[in-house]
Amino acid sequence: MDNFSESVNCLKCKRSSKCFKKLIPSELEFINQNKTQILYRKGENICKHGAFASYVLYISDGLVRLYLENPNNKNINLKILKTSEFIGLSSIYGDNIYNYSTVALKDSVICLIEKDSFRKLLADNGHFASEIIKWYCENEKQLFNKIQNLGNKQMHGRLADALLYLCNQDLLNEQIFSHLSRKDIAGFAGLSTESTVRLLTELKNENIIDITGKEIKILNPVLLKDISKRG
Amino acid sequence: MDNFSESVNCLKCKRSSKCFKKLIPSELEFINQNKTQILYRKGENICKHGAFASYVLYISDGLVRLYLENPNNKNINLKILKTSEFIGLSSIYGDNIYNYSTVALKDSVICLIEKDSFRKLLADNGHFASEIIKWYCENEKQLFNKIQNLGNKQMHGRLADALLYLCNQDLLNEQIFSHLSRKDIAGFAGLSTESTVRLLTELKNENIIDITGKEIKILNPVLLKDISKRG
DNA sequence: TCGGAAAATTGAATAATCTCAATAATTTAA
DNA sequence: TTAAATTATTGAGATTATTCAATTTTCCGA
Repeated sequence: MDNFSESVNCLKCKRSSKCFKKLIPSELEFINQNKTQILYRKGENICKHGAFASYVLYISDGLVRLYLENPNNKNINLKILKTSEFIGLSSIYGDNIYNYSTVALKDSVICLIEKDSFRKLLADNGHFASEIIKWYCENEKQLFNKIQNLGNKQMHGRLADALLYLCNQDLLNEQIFSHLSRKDIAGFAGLSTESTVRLLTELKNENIIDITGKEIKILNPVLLKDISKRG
Repeated sequence: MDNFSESVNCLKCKRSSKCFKKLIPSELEFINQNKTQILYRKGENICKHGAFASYVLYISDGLVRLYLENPNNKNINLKILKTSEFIGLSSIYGDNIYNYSTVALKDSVICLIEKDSFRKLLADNGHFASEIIKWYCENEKQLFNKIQNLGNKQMHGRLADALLYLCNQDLLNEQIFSHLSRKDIAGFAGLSTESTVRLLTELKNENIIDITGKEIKILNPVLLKDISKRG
């Protein structure tokens, strides 16, 4: 990872998250004084599960995969993070350790914000804190959904969920599949790579999805959602 | 559920969570004005996944099981909540819907706090909001841990995790197993009831646990943790 | 205390999913 | 551009876990 030469001033940042809009100029300047920008190259780990977490990370510009590591190299992918999203928020309090790993799917500029500074802003500014809590509300919902999938559904439903997630509106402009291997998709579905490949072929043969090289498109979202629902 | 006649004044409440200590008296009085207390009997649902969430719930005195529902009556249990814990915090923002179901394991007194009031306190008092964020940090860690278990481990590891959780320090005084069926334990491990029973017998025969009626005790925590770790 | 209902247990058969191995396709680096 | 390395695909066999059925035990209300 390199230092990123043209570090942007937080007060002028065009990619600031909604929560930063709740800060008054002096608070933004405070963050600006207590952050660093770093460029991570495609494939580099931005944080590792279990590592000491000194900073809250913020994706100034990039695309990141968030996952849980597994001893036998069979990772579980949780989500794709885009520009203007946080990484490792939960290290501000508690164990001071990252709860998951993240890797850059393409070259990504990451802001490292001092944890102490972040904490101070939360305590000083309830509106800022409220926005962070909003984020946690949505986050919790996603995690419960993931638990529901892994715990209750079998292969077909799990893969359907993964595809619906990866093809959703939010990621539409990211050409997400060009950055993902079959193993990555398997990680999102919580399946082995081989099972994933087999099921993808099935779905293709049933004209539920279309596969062109790495690109996957959903042809029949109604049916796919039905598969997801039935598990 | 009944109305609970002796509704406690929040300013005098002996069971207030750490976060309430951050409120000034007028804020506590504000909560007091905007809450109701209800008694839920053992076995009654306190909230249901998908139901409209008008309140943030707080366990004034009780014991609660939090779970995700499954169409084929095979629920996933997430955690046991005790006195002084929140239920449904994440409904304050977002979908206005509970992300999970909860059921009283024994008669429980629950405070229903108006969501709008709660939101107001968060925005007004950053220290209060910070305590809530602290809670979310810990919560997220637990959820990631659950995902790790369901996604990466097989039967033995999953049951070991469930037992370690149910026997942990925090629940030691709750006689937790007297409130749980084999099906409930299976729900914590994410297994079928039959598999759970079989494995419990195995663990007992290997002297790793002791089973006396409903009560389960861990005899060899080192070995059980090892089983958990190896998955 | 008795009788029925619910919960726990056990075994056998079945289903789901993974692993391993072999091959094909694609990408990368020299 | 070519060769090597990585990734994707396919099949067969093995493993893991569930389901179903039968039986035993426990619990609860009359």
